[in-house]
Amino acid sequence: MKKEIHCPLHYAMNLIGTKWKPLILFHLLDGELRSGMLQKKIPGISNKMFTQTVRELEKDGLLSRKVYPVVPPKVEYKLSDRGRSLETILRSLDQWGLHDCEK
Amino acid sequence: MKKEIHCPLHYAMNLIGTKWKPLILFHLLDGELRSGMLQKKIPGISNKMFTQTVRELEKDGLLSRKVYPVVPPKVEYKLSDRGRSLETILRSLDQWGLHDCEK
DNA sequence: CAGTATCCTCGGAGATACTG
DNA sequence: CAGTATCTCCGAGGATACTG
Repeated sequence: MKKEIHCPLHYAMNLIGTKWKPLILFHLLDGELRSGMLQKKIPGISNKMFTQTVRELEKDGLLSRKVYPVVPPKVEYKLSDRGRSLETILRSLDQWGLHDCEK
Repeated sequence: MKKEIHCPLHYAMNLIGTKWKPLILFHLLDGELRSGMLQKKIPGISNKMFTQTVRELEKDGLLSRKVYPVVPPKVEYKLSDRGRSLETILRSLDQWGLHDCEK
C-alpha cells in the first residue's frame, strides 16, 4: 500500500476487505483447523492465494499459525484475540449476505 | 466475476468489499450528498473510480442517484433501504478500525 | 502434507483530456 | 459541474511443477 490514508474504515478494509480474508477468518470462528481442512472449506481458492492470504492475516495478527515438527508436516491455524474481535462483524456480514441472497 | 460461488459472505464482500465502496456508503449514512461533496469526502479517489464505484453501487441497489435537469448539472446520491441496512455493519467496521488504529 | 517457485494473464486503477 | 473516453501500467491472482 502506498498511500496511508488515515481513515478507520479504510484501515479496516485493508485488513479484511479482500476476496478471501473474511472467508478464512469466518471458517476459523468455530475453532482451529489444519491447513488442508481450512483450505478445503474455501472452494475456488488457489494454493498460492491460500498460503499468501493466511500469511498476511498472520502478519496482521488476526490469526496464529502453529507448526508441529512432525512428518508429514502438520500446521494448524487459529484466530487470535484480535481476529476473534471481528466475530460479530463477520457474522453480521454473513447474515446480511444470506438475507440478501434469497431474493 | 466468473465464478458464482454460493457463499453469503463471499456474496456480501462482492458488494461492499472493495477499496472505495464502504467509504462511499459510510459517508452517505448522514444523508444525501451532491456528487462533488461526496467525492471530496473520499481523499485519494480518482474521478474515474468515483463514478465507476458509485455506478456499481447503484446497479446493486445500495444507493440511488438523483439527477436534476438543470445547468450546471446537479446530481445527488442517497442510500437506498438496502444500503441503509448496512449501517450497523459499516459503523462496526469503522469502530473496529478506530479502536485498532490507536495502537 | 504444507509450502515455494515460476510464469503468465487479465483487469483494477491512475492520469489526462474532452463534452454537454 | 458531472461525467466519458483513452491510454497505460502494474500487480493480484491462477496454473503448474517442484521440495522438505
